Amino acid sequence: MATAKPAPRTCSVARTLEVVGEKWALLAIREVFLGVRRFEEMLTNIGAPRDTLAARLRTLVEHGILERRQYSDHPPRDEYVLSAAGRDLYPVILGLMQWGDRHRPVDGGPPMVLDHACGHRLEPRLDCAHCGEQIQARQITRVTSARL
Amino acid sequence: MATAKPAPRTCSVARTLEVVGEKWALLAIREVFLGVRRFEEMLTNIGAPRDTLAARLRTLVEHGILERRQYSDHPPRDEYVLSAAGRDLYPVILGLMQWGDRHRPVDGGPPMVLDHACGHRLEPRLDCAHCGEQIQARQITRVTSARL
DNA sequence: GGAGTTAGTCCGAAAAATCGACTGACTGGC
DNA sequence: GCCAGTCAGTCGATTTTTCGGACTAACTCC
Repeated sequence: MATAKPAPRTCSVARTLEVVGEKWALLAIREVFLGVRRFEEMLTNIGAPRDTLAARLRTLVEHGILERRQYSDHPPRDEYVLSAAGRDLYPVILGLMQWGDRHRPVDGGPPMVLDHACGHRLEPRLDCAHCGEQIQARQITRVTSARL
Repeated sequence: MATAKPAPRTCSVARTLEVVGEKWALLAIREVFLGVRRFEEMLTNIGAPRDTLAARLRTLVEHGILERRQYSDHPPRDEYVLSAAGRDLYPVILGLMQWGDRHRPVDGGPPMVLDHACGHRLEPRLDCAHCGEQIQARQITRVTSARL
């Protein structure tokens, strides 16, 4: 068969983006990291259409990134909190924030500054868990993949 | 004026996603990190429509993430390489890959294994540049923002 | 009872993505 | 020179998403 349709690469980046790659999804997750849990507040902070945000939150809950929790009984109201899988997206959010701070700066310095428990301003750095060195793309010596 | 339209939060995450948040953009960047520089090869590895990939590469070049470089003269052929700004997206790509490995695993282990210069398998970890501790969301003690 | 809050849904219009076919510049084989 | 093949797209019609605004529903507060 000469007509073997070439399947795309099997890749964890792609599988992650299937879940969080839709428009507004990562901004909704950002909001929850910042402590915003309610629909209406997310809406104004993000600037997405209500419609789209409602759909996005639904799929994020379906995919197990967010969880709905009832915080009010009589007007039945839910809030959104991060699941364990959702919390594991923190490095992605911080990575995006750092890139924006560096390469799309705004007047008056970074629009958002986080403080780490150690007392300093948070400056995230990606290190190798084994040697502790900061990771740079050119230090990757080998890529092992089913199909490269 | 009571009709102050509530502007969305000024945030570096949002500004980054304006550049790399469109569908297929981050997968194209992934390919370039893996050493794939040519249109046709990206196309099969990513699985995007030709049309869309062509448009995406165009916007990534416009935004200064990728650069076109002519690698052939007589059939005039260009290849795509990462700019300095593009290389700074490595932490984001690795973050997405790590999340997928952890939360959307495939049979037979991670589909792609990278080796670090230190000799071990690459396991990226986000550390505080000041104290060296691994960053966790609950260790953020304060968020300073123009509008929280 | 009336205004306000919260979390949506519904609709039509606009924008983006998708699929398949087509173009054009070239190479390499015979 | 001719044919097949490669590479990097473009074009057009269709489908899917997104957008913006209006509307609903349940409830609270005054």
